[in-house]
Amino acid sequence: MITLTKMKYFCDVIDSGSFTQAGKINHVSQTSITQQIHEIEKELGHTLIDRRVTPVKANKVGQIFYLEAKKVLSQYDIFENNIKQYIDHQSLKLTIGYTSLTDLRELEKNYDQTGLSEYRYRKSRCRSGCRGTKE
Amino acid sequence: MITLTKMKYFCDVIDSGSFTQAGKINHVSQTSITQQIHEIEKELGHTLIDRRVTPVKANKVGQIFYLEAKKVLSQYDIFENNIKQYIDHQSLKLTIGYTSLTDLRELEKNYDQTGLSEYRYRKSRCRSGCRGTKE
DNA sequence: TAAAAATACTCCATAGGTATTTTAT
DNA sequence: ATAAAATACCTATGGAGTATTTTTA
Repeated sequence: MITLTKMKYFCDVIDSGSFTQAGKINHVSQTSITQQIHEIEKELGHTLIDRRVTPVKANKVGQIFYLEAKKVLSQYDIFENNIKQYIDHQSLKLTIGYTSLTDLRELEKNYDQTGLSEYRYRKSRCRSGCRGTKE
Repeated sequence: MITLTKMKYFCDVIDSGSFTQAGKINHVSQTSITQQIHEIEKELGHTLIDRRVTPVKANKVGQIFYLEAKKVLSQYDIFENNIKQYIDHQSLKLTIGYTSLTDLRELEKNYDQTGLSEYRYRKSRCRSGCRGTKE
């Protein structure tokens, strides 16, 4: 499978013009970069990089790969940022403004359907042998 | 890492309302789906699914996750389709219209920078011990 | 009580590492 | 000659499986 990691490696090779450099950027060895790029090329049945030139350069197919991969990676960044931001926002709502369990239950009535309140509710309903799987 | 596979599993759980069903859709076991969703929730430090209801349902954070993940997956589909289409197109250009090696060399002059022509050129330059790694 | 989800393991494929060789400037 | 890429080989981790045990409608 062409994973996000492989796409990232490929783009970094093209951006830096070097397998070695792409390794440094991603804190992995040159070997790992080489292997993953070869995996992609094997899977596609087509080369993506012209290794005869320095710095190395994307061939025609590689250029399409690069442009499309960048779009996926950029969409993934948006995904990550939105989730993390939303989770922080949720935590904020639930960690401020209450001082007792009674207050917490009042809050939960207002902010129901959030992950945390839901979990706490579930926990309180637990029969014997409940081992609190999450958090 | 929240991989494309995990995102796909999550979206299928929400779409189908069931871990078991999501397993069937992806030709993996219910166990695998459960594990991967738990991995995501562990990584985010937040639940995504309300398992008390049937069919299971995304909570607030899960809804954001779902919407953003769908966008990433859709961009990935575009990526895959474009690459494959372009590669087919490239192969077509190189497999029709020539009948001899001389003809092929003429073609390569016109269509240089494509992965295939580049590789063949490289191969022909190879000294002793060339072991034709690709194709 | 029947169907779905969770858990406890085991297994294996793949990403990554080290050491080394080959290639190219 | 030196730096980069490729190769050979080894390791570890994460994704997947089977069997089983909770859950919940």
